[in-house]
Amino acid sequence: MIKGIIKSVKTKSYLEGHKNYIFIAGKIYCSIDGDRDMPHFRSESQKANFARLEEEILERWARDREKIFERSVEQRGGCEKFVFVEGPPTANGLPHPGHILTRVVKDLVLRYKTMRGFYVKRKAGWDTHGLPVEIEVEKELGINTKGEIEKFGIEKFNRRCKDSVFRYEKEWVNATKRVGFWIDMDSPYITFDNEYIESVWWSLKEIWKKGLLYKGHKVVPYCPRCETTLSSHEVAQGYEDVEDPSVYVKFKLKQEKESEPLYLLAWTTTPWTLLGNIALAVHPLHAYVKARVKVKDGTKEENIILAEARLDVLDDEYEILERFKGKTLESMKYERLFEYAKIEGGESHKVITADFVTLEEGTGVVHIAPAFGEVDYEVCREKKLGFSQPVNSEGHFTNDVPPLEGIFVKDADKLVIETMEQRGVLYKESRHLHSYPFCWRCDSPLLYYARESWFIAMKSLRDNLLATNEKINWYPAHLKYGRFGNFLENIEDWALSRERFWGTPLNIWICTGCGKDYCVGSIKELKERAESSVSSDLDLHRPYIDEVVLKCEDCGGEMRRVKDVIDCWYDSGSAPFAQWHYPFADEEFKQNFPADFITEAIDQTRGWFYSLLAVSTAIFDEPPYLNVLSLGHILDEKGVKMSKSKGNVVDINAIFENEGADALRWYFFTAGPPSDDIRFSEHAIIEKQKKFLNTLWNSYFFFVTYATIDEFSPNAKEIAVEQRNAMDRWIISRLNTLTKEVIDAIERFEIHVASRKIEDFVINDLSNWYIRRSRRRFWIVEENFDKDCAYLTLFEVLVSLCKLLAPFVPFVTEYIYQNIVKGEFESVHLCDYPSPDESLIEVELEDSMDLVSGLVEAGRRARSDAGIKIRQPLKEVVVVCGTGKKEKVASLVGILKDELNVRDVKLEDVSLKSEFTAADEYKQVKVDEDTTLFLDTYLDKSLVEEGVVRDLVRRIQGMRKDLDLEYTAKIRVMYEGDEEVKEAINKFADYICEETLAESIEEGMSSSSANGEQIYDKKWKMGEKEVYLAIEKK
RNA sequence: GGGCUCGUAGCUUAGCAUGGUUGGAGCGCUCGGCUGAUAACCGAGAGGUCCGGAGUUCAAAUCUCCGCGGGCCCA
Repeated sequence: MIKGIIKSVKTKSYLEGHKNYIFIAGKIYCSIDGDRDMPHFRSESQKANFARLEEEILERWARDREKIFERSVEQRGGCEKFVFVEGPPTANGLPHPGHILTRVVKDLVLRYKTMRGFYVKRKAGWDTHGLPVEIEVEKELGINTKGEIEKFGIEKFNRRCKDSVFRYEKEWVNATKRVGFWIDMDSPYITFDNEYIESVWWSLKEIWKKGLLYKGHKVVPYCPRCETTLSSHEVAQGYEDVEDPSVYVKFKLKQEKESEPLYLLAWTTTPWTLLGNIALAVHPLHAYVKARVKVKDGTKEENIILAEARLDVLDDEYEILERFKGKTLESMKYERLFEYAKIEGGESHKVITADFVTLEEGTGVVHIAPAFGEVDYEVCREKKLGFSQPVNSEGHFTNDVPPLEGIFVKDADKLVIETMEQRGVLYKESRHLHSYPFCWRCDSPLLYYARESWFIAMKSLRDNLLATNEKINWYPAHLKYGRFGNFLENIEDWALSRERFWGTPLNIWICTGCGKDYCVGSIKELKERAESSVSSDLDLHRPYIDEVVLKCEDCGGEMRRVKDVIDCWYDSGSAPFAQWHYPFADEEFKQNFPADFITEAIDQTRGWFYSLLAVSTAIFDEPPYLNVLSLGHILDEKGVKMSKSKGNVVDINAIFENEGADALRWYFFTAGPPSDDIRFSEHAIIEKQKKFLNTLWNSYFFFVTYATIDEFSPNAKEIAVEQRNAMDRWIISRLNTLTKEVIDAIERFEIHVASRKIEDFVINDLSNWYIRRSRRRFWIVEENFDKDCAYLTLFEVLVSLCKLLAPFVPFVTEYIYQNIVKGEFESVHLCDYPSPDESLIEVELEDSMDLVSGLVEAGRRARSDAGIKIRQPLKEVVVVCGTGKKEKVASLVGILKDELNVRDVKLEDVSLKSEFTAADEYKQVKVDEDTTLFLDTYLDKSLVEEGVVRDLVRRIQGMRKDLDLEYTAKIRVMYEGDEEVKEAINKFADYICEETLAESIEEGMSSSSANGEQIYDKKWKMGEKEVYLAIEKK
């Protein structure tokens, strides 16, 4: 290819027959051979196939010699860092649209920062531990209890878990690559790696050394069938509305003097928990009453105490005997309902006061069973009351309660109620509809059940958490002190341990002799303290680690590891340091902490966003990230959350296949604020593609088409912007203004603002105004300065636009860039992000253009009102406006003239008592306060003639298009019409021929062609007239 | 049940922080126009109890309170 050769004499028709071009159906292709006259640009097809184009780009990126992603990162080596941490996904399930959203938002920000000159390392990560993984394997094995797993063998079981966590890795990697997310998946961090685990162990030891790791009891949601605790996330999945018994129970108070029985009335929906009753709670300040109740149809009277506000639970007539505050009841003893509960560690069966007692339901007297309720457990611990656990880990009553021994708790309700009925302590019984959690996999009712567990004392770090949170910017801002801040204010200790198999083993060993515990912080330490030698390639998982016995430093006894593994949220919360194997290797961590940016969906607020902050605060007392963007969820077309169970998940691969990643990305970015939920459907993406990507493509296609025909070479020309015409300077000014706005918006994570502004620019400013208005300049056949200005301007705008858009739609921008820009940079993603050139922003000019487009609208309206179409030329338009405006409009008066198809535009100053007075034929439209437009609607003969001619040209052009003729094909035209038509054609024959590439225009009908060429004829109605036209390809 | 958040035309939404002409767009619909880059575009029209109610104010889509509905998180 020879650059910069512009033929001195060249017409578009010259191209006809030119060896290097073939024309097929309006598309221009260049031949491969004959590089002497190769155009500067590769020609393009009019319709883009984005999905295929993207696949081609993916291949280009991946080529060894290109390695664009790697180079884009490496070329910023030594620059200021922008630190990102990838929230590790779990690859044991397929990626769904929500995951894709977070991936493209991450990608946008990271590409943007890279182009802005930052060094942005992007290490992928995989979250690999946890119950969901175990469940998958259990399903596979057809088992579902812990006993069965142990029988199967922990070693074999965990090996299967390890195999299964990357089951869908391929799909994840494919989707990640396909959507254009540039992240290093060749050396990801993996939470099951020994090095990762070692870092986690180190961090737990730090916490242990600070005395923040302790063993305690916690009441946890527990599935008795699966014999496991469930995470809150799992519990939330399984709430169902069910009908449970609702019983009102009379607890007989112990009184000093033997007198008439006095009862406290309590309410519960879980009668079986009464077997674990330890106390009754009342509110200290609320009013309670002693009522004389006529029970059993008034045949019997009883004294019953309950909250005054809850008196309506009494079905019988009553009389109030006394009224007092709840506090009065404090410490009163009552008789136990059942005699067989074994109670350890403190007092029991007395009345306590507590603020959590409400008067919204029940009786204002709350039954407290520390084994079966979190609040119950806490309050008993606080008040130093005893503990009773009559239920085993399978949910059956133990032999502590012989009549119920072996019965599943939920099945015991009926028996408990019957017993109470017999003893006369049941006031009333009914059914109660409420939501209750069930195990999401086996559907058993969950129990709140006290288990021994290891905790991190987060409560004692509350102030530190609030302080580290203070240093974080939250997007959206309300989360900082809202949902997240409130959560921190009420933070609870972290129940860290899980009685499971596949997870990071809890690194605590306990002496079987003296009971001392010890936390191992590294593999080295493990080896040093082990009784027998530890293989250097020891897998730190169960069951291998369970076999490592340590020697107690105090008593010399055997120390054995607790059997627990840890909550996998702690794994991912450790990512900032564990991904770099800190502190065993420390350089990377030091340079990459804290993170500048993380983003995940809103549900991670109490998930990863918290676990990161918790771990980092506990260990470093520093925030692990400085900016966090919380994203909304993906909903389906109807606004319902997408989930596998509802079957409304859009197949992401179908989108990639049909519309492509750019259309998907652009939809996500423009749909709304990133923190809002997004409604999502293939239909919506098709709309996006039509509207935005096609328009962008068309602008590019227009440029390439004519630049190719013209052999325009951007490198051969240099024209200063100030020498170009107003239209060029305007679009360049708009581009620079846009650049400023886009950067501002992205910096605030207002991705939707940035993308919508670009969309508006492309559709309205570039395509519908600049290119439409400038088309004729590109059609000039000969060498022409103005044409060069137009080419250069459009070229420059397209190049800048590609860079501006590159982080948003990386494929099509790469494709366009690689065709129109050649030379130093091979990829748009290796470029710097555009920065606005203030000297090219002409605010006045942009204002003027706004004004003119307002006048164009007004003028069109005037035409529409007068019933005169735009193709009909008119004599003049008069604009009466203020002085300032007059000058502005004057500078762009040609545009107004052209758009409104008038021969003349007159500007009159509204303040000078102008001589202009509108005659009758003027159509008047008010534009704003001080601007009015008058359109002269009088048609003289010459105007009518011109109108006819333009109508004819339009119709001939339409017929050319119908025939799908090449742009440069010559034709012969025949016509029939009335005198007026004939006269007009005769007068303007040259003009018509020039516009329609006709060699001749002759009167007469053309029934058949002499030389057998293609003939196309049609009768047209032009207003009142009938006109016959025929065209014949030469 | 609690916390946070959202609610504007059939659909997608701007405006709300800092109250102030007649609440703007796009898609879809009707009519008209333009068009050899564009299945694009331009103009006009129909379509709004700005979720409901109360309050503050000369003035509320916007501020306050109470509801209703969706979402998320927690119970």
